[in-house]
Formats: sequence, C-alpha cells, structure tokens
Amino acid sequence: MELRHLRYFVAVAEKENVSRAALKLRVSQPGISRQIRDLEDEIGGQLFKRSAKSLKLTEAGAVFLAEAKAILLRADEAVQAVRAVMNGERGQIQVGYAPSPTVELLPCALHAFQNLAPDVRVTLHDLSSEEMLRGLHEGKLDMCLMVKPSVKALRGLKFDLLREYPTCVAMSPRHPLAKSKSVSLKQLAQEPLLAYSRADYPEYHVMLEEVFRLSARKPRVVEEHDSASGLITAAEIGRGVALVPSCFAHFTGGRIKLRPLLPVPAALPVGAAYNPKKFPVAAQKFLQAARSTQKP
Amino acid sequence: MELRHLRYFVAVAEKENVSRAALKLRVSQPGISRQIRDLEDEIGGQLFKRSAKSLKLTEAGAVFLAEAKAILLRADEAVQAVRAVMNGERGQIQVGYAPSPTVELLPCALHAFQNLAPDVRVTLHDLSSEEMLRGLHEGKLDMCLMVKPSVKALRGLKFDLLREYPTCVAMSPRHPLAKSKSVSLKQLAQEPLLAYSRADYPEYHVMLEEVFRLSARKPRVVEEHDSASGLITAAEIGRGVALVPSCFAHFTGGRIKLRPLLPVPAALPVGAAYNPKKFPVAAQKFLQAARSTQKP
DNA sequence: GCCTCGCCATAACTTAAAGCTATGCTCAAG
DNA sequence: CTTGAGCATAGCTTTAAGTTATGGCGAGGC
Repeated sequence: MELRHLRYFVAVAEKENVSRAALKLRVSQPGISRQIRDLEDEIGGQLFKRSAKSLKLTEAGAVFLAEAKAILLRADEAVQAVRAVMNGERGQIQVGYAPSPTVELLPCALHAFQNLAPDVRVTLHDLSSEEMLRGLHEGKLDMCLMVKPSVKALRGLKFDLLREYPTCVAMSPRHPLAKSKSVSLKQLAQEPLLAYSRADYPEYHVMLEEVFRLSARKPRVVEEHDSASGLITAAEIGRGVALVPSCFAHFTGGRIKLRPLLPVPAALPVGAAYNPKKFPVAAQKFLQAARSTQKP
Repeated sequence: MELRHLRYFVAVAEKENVSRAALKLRVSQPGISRQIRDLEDEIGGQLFKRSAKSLKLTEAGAVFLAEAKAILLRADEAVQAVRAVMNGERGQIQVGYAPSPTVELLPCALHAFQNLAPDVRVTLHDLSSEEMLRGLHEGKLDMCLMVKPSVKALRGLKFDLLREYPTCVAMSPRHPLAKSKSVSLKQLAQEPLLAYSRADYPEYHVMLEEVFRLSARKPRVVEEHDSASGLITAAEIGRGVALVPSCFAHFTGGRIKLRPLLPVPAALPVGAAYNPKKFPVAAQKFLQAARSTQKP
C-alpha cells in the first residue's frame, strides 16, 4: 500500500465517481480503477459497493476513508514540520554563556529570539571559556555568548562582537570616591584593589597591567576572588575597589557604585562565538536576534 | 512522497547504514540510496549527515523519523481496523424489534452478542412489523427481532425461528382460576375476555378465532387495548382475562398470573428477519449469537 | 605512508508497475 | 429499444523502481 492508493481512494470516495476523481487527479479513469482494485485486494475486501452508475462506500470503506484522510494529513504535517526545522523555525539549539559578562546581552538576545523563532527551544549552558570553545569544536554547542577569546584560542571558530563594556571602578556607595563623577588612574592607584584570582582569570590580570602601565604606582591588590559575586560583595562591604566592566551594573543593583575610570581603558568585548562548519539555521537566527538588540 | 520512502527512511535511520537497511528490506543498496535522495529532494533538505563510513540523522531527520514511524503505524492500524469491520468484529448494525414478543429474547441475544463482538455497536429501533419489513427491504435495517410475518409479507426476506411461546391465559392473582394449574377452553369461554384492538392487531384476532374454533361458545371480548401494557393492567385489576404468549411473564412480574390453556393452542413464533441480499457479517454474527442463546 | 576494507554514490541497464487508449458491459432514463 | 453515463478489462506505452557494476572516500591496519 502506498500513499497514492490513499489519495486515489479519498478522491473517489468523496466524488463517489471514478471518472470525476480521475479528472481531478489528472490521470486516466482506468488507472484509478486499477489502483482501487489493488487496494481492495490488499485489504482483502470491498471498499465500495459498485452499481452501474456510481459507487458508494461500504461500511468498511467509510471507516477507511476517515483513516486515509488522517494519514494523508499527517504526512503533510510531517513534511511541514521537517521543513520548519530546516528553516530554523523549530527545533533546539545549545547555547553556552559566561554569566557575568552576558548579564545584559543574554536576556536581550533571548527575548529577541523568542519573537523571531518562538518554536525553537534554547538550552543554556553556564560554562567556562575553555568548555565553550571545546563544545563548539566538538559540535555539542551551537553558539556561545562570551568574552572575545584570543585569536589563537578560536582555532577556526568565528567570533561576532555584540557589546563593548568600558572598564569601571566598583566601590561601596559609602566610599568617598562614590561622590565624584569619575575616578582618575592616580586616585585608583591609592586604593586597595580587589581582583579576580590570577589562576582562574589570567586575562583579567593582563588587563590590570595594561591599565596601570600609565601609572607611576603599581596596583595594590589586597584580595583575589574566583567569582564576580565574591568580588562585588567584597567591594560592597568596603574591603577595597575593583575594576569591572560596566555591564555589572545590571546585577549589582544599588549594592555598589560604578564610576568611569580616566583615562578610559580598553573596553571588554563580548559577543557570540560559533563554528562556521556546523552552524544550524536556528543558531544563525539566534545570532541575528542578538545582533538586532540595541547596543546600549 | 510514498509510504515506500518512509519505510526505507526508517530502516536506514534505525540502522544508520544504507547497506544493512537494504539487506533487511530485501532490495539493493543503490535502490535505497536513490529513494532517500528523492525524499530529501522533495522535502528540500538533508535528513542525514553523510560521512564516508556511515550516515547519521540531522535534527530535521530525527523529527522526520518520529513522524514517519507514526505514519506507518497509523497506516497499519487503519488496515487492521478496516479488516475488523469486514469481519464483523467492529462497526454498527441497525436492529429493529417488537418490544413485547422479544422481551425475553432480545436481552439474551444482546448479551451473547456483546461477548461475541464487543466492538460492534447495536442500534435498536422499536418499530411496528410493517416498518421493520420496509426497513429491511430498503436496507435501513440489518435485522429484526419480531413475530414471524406471513410468507407473503416477507417478499424475499428470510426468517429464522428462535423462540416459540405457548399462548397462556393471563389474569389477576386474586382471580379464582389463578388457583388451578391450567385453564380449559371451556373455563376460558366463560370469562370476560381482554384483547388487542382488531384494527392494530388483526393477527391476534385470527389467533383468537383459531383457539375458539374448538369451543361451543364464542369468546366474549369486553375490552380492546392497543398495547401490551394496557392489556396487562386491565387483567391486573380484574376486568377480565387475556390470551398472551408465555414470554409476557418476563415483564409482568407478580402483577398477573399466567396459566397454560388446554388444549395447548399454536405457539407464538418469534425470531429474526433479515434481507439475505444485504446481510452484513456483523449482523450475521448477531443472528449467530441470538441462536446460541438457550431456548428456555 | 600505503594498502585494504567497508560503505556510499553514480551510471547504465532491466524490470515491474503505473498510466494511457480503446473498447466492452451494465444499468437507468428517455 | 435506444442512448448514454460510467465502471471494468485488455493491450500497449512510459515512468520509475530496482539491479549490477563501478568509482571514490575515509578509517584502520601493516
């Protein structure tokens, strides 16, 4: 039995007339007659009561008509569904992300993507940079929102810049510097400094050195933390000040104040990394959605 | 797209290997390759990621696999369902019946049929004899449980005898005759008689004449009723006695007593009428079930 | 580093089956 | 009784499914 049999059967059943059905299906009448007979042979009984002038469904035929229509409809829907997946309108993507740097970008991107492709499920994976790059290479991740990795670390992956957050000075609202509009490098050098741990965040210390190259005094790092929340909490209770990207404002609320540093240092580049060799349409749409969000 | 494409696709997807699938399907490997390619062309995208050594489903392919399996299953079930209808194991039959004469037979038959063909729905139609015979001729009814019609009335229909109920005398439990085991024709002739109306039940009056042919005295009909319940109620309150078939015991409970008449008159023949030209398998099974019930 | 093996794709050909034209048969209406 | 609508059958054509033969590609072994 093939779908053709069902298509012919449905047409004949609805027209109760082989010739009309043949006309509609753009094939000859004997062709239909033959296929219907073959179908009846396979099922093992009559689907139509034949009279000289027309044919009517038997009870069994009526049951089969409902079934056949349902099957044909289902087949149509299946093709539609698969095409939707191929067009990135349906399906699932695996997205890695670095929580702190993407605190502003990620919600915006997700929101825009929700409108663009509501039937694509996004699975988020909170991962380290290394894990993300590995996941992209292995094909386990479709895209990652993260701080721009070094060209060497990318090894064939692509990176699209989506945001740049200037580095700011974070401090307790009660800190004297919180009253001024900005902080000079000279002022900063006199403060006890809170930093990310050198072991886990070597790039952060590269950035620190870069900032203090223009300064006579070396930075006085009094504490190291292995997470953004630890760093922020330490700043909040006044153990020192920290250099953080401006986007941290989105999750610190009023706990700390952020003040621009002068001269303005290099900004933190945040964006999407992906493997151009394996970049599903749905993930492309996600990137497109992320790109469409305004850079504030 | 044909079911063949789906069958091939499912086999390849499950084996992740065209050659093995070809072996299982008993066709050559290039044949399968070709059909899969045609399928992909029609859908408009890849269902498999090809590598030299094997092939794996794409995301779209995975979605289509689930759909294809469901469609094939559905098609199988459809054929099974239709075959069940053809075998009279499923479907619907229209059964006419005369309520009073079938009060014992009908429940027995329905019960037996319930066991024999639980998935056939029986639609019951309480009809007059004429309506039943007409319905059978017109094909609106598949079978009728009724008093045997005259050969002339049948006009090509068939009748199978299922029960014979001897005619009895019905009377109030307080009636003097209720104390004796049987009633003689002579005793009956002295009682005021309750009868069905001549207009609606001519056959009943033929029966009355038949019974009283052996009697010197003519029957003294004091009331005529157009329904069994009216007749029984009249007997219950002592307005006379009535000649009714013995099966009436099944719906009168203790309201009236039934006593055999001596000499025993012709019994009431009750059975199934049907049109042999149009006698669905399910209806045949119903008749078979009815026949299988014990004649009490 | 090259060979071999397993597996898929393509090409060319064969065969099965879908489809076409022509025609016959049947029943109903005129 | 004829006519015509409409289904079935027969015989032939064409399409497409299926076959065998072969080439190419990458993994794994020597």
